[in-house]
Amino acid sequence: MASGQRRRISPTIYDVAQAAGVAPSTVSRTFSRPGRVNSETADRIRKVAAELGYRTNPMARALATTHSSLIALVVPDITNPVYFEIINGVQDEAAEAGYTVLLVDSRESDKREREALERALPIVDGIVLGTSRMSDASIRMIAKQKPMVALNRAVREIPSVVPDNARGVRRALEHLGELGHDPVTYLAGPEASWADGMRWRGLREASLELSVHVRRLGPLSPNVAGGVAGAKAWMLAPTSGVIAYNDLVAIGFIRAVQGRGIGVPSDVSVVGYDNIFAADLVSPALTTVATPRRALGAAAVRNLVAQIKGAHPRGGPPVVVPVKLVERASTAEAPGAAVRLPHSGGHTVPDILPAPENA
Amino acid sequence: MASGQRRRISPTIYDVAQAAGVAPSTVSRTFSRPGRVNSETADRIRKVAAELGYRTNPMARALATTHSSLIALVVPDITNPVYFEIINGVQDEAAEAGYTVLLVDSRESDKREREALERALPIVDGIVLGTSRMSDASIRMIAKQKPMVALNRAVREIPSVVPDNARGVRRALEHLGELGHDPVTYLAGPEASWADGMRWRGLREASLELSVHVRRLGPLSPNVAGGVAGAKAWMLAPTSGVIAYNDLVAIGFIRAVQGRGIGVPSDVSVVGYDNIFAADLVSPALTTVATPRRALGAAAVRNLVAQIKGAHPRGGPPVVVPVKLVERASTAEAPGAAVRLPHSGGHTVPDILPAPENA
DNA sequence: TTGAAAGCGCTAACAT
DNA sequence: ATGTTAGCGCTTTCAA
Repeated sequence: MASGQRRRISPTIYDVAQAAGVAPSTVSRTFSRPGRVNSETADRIRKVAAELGYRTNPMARALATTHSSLIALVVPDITNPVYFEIINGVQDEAAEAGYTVLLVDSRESDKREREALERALPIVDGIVLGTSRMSDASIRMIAKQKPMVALNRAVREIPSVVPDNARGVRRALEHLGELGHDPVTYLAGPEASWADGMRWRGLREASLELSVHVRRLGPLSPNVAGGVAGAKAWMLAPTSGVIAYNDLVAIGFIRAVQGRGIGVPSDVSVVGYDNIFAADLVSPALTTVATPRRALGAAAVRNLVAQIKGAHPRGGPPVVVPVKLVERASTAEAPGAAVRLPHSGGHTVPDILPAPENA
Repeated sequence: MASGQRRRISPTIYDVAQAAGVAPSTVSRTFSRPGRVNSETADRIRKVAAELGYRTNPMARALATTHSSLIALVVPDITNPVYFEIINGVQDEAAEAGYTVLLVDSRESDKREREALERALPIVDGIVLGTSRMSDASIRMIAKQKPMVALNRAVREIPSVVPDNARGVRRALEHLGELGHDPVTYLAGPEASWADGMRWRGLREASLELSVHVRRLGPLSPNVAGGVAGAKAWMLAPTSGVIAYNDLVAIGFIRAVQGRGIGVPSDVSVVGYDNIFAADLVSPALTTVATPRRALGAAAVRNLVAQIKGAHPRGGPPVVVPVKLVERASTAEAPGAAVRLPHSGGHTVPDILPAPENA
C-alpha cells in the first residue's frame, strides 16, 4: 500500500501469441528473424504486438542466445579529451551494427580497470580496449574469454588498431625542419607508454631521413604538469624547435616558458600531438598532429563485430590509420641557430631530469 | 581445422552443486543471499566454485529477478567537459552500490536521446537523466517505466538534483561588485535552457540585493562561438563586468575582445560558469563558478538507488547542491565607470542580436 | 538449513 | 510456414 505509481508489467510473446492466435515461436521469429515467417502473419503479429505494447526482453534473449548485443569500450580516463572522438566513433559504429556500448572508465588505475572489466565481461559480447594500463599477458588472458580489439596499442596476437605514430612525428619534424629548426627537442611521454615508444622511434628514423637532429627529453607525465617539468629541463639546453608527446604536455611547456619571458613561436616553435579540443583554445593556438580518433574507434568496432560474428581474430600486423598535421600559431620560422634566452648565462636551473612536477 | 582459440564454456550452479554435493538452490543462495545458508556449507561451496572458476551469470540472474544492476546515465554531449566529473561521480557511487553504469551520449539530439534511451530502458534498473533535450512530458513518460532522477534540471514530479544556480551567479555578481563593476552584462545561454533561466533569475534578485545593475545579452549558443557572438553584441554597449552563461562562452568572449585589442581583465573583467578543465588553461585563467559536479552525480545515484530499492519517488523540491566561486586572473578592479574601447566612437558594429555565430 | 521443482521470456531444434 | 517442446542459468516458493 501507499504505493507510488506502479510500473506496468510488460506483455510477453505468449500474450502476443494468444492475442494473434499463433504459437509463441512464431511471434519470436517475427522479431528475431523476420523473413522466416509469412509476411501476412508477420504483419498481423506486429500489429497485435504494437497494440499490446510488446517489447522484446533483451535479458531473456541474451540468456537464450548468449549474446547481449552489448560491447564494452574501456578507456583509461574519460577526462582525457583524446577519447572524445574515439568514444563517438565507437558509439556510432556500434549503433549501426546493432550494438549498445558499455563505456568503462578505468581512471588510469590498474585495479579499477580490472574490476570494471570483471563486471563488464560477463554481460558483453566483446571488448574494445583503449590504451590499457594492463600488461600484455593480462590482456591476452581476457581476450581468451571474449572477442577483443586493442586500440592505440598493438598487442601481439590481438587484433589492434593504431594511429600512424611514425608518420605523425615525421610530419611534425618535417614541418619544423622546413621552418629552419635544427636541432629539435622531443618532450617524451611516460616510459611505459607504447605510443611514446612508437613516436620516439619514428622521430629517430625521420631525423635521419630529413637530416634534422633530434634530442629526447623525459620521461614526462602526459599532462600539463609534465610539460612544465619538461620546460624546466629544456632551459638547460634550449632548442628553437620542440615536439611534445601530446597536446597537454605542449600546453604545459608553453605556459612555463612564456612565464620565463620566452616567446612562442618567436623564440620557440612547439608542436603538440593529438589535436585535442583545448589545442585551439590556448594562446598561441597549437600546431599539432591530428589523429583520426573517430575513424580509429569505428575501425575497432568493425573488427570486433566481425570477430563476434565468428571471424577468426587476426593477430597479424595492426591496422594503421593515417594522421595529419594541423598548422596553427605555435610554430614559425626559426629565429636562428639557438634560441635567445632572456636569463641565459647566470640563471640557475635544476640539474636533474625529469624535474619534479609539483612546480 | 583453422579454428581460432575456443572460448571456454562456463560452469553453472549445477556443476558447482554436483561437485559440492548439494542442491543447485543452495549454491544459488550462497551467492545471492549469503546468511541464508550454513556458513560451513557456504565455505565449501565457495571453495568448489572457485576451483571450477564459477562466475554467476548476470543475464540469467537478471531474467529471474528482473533486475540487471545496470543504470543508465544520459548526457547530451560527452564532449562537454562539464560532464566529466558528473560521470565520475555517478560511476563511483554506482559501483559502491553494486551497479554498473551504461553511459549514453545523446549528442544534443532529441532523436538520438530517444533511440538510445529506447535501447537502454529495457536493460537498466533506473536512469540518471542529465540535462535532457526532451520535453518535461516525454521525461515523465519514461519515468513511468523506470525509476529516474533528473540532473541539472528540475522536472516536476521527478526527483531532481541541481546545483545552486542562484547562489552561483550571486557570488559572481558579488565578486564583480566588490571590484567596482557596475553595470554588469550577463551573456545568456540558450533560450530553452533551464539552467539559464535559473541563473538569470538569480542574477536579477542578486542585482537588487547588491545594488549592482545587470543587463542581459542573448540568447547565445552555449559554446565558444556563442561567446564570440556575444562579444560582438557587447561592443555596442560595453560594460566593465561580464558574467557568462558558461566557461565556453566566456572563453569565446575573451578571445573575441582580445582580438579587438581590449584587455582582460584590464578593460573587462569576465567570470565564467562551471569551472571546466580548460578554464585553467586559457589566458588569462578564468575566474568562474565551480559547480560540484561529482557530488551532483553521486547524489543523483543515491536517490536513484533508493528508488530502485523501493523508495517512493519524491517529487518535492529538487535537491540543491552548493557551488563556489573560483577566483583566477580574468577579473580585476574596474578601470572606471565605463570601459575604454580602443575603437569606440567611429567603429561600426552589427546591430542585430544575437549576431550570427559563424564569425 | 537444505532440497525439489516451477518458472523468468526467449530461442532453436525438430515435427508437422 | 508454423507449432511443439526443450532448454538458457538463475531465483524462489514450498516442503521436508
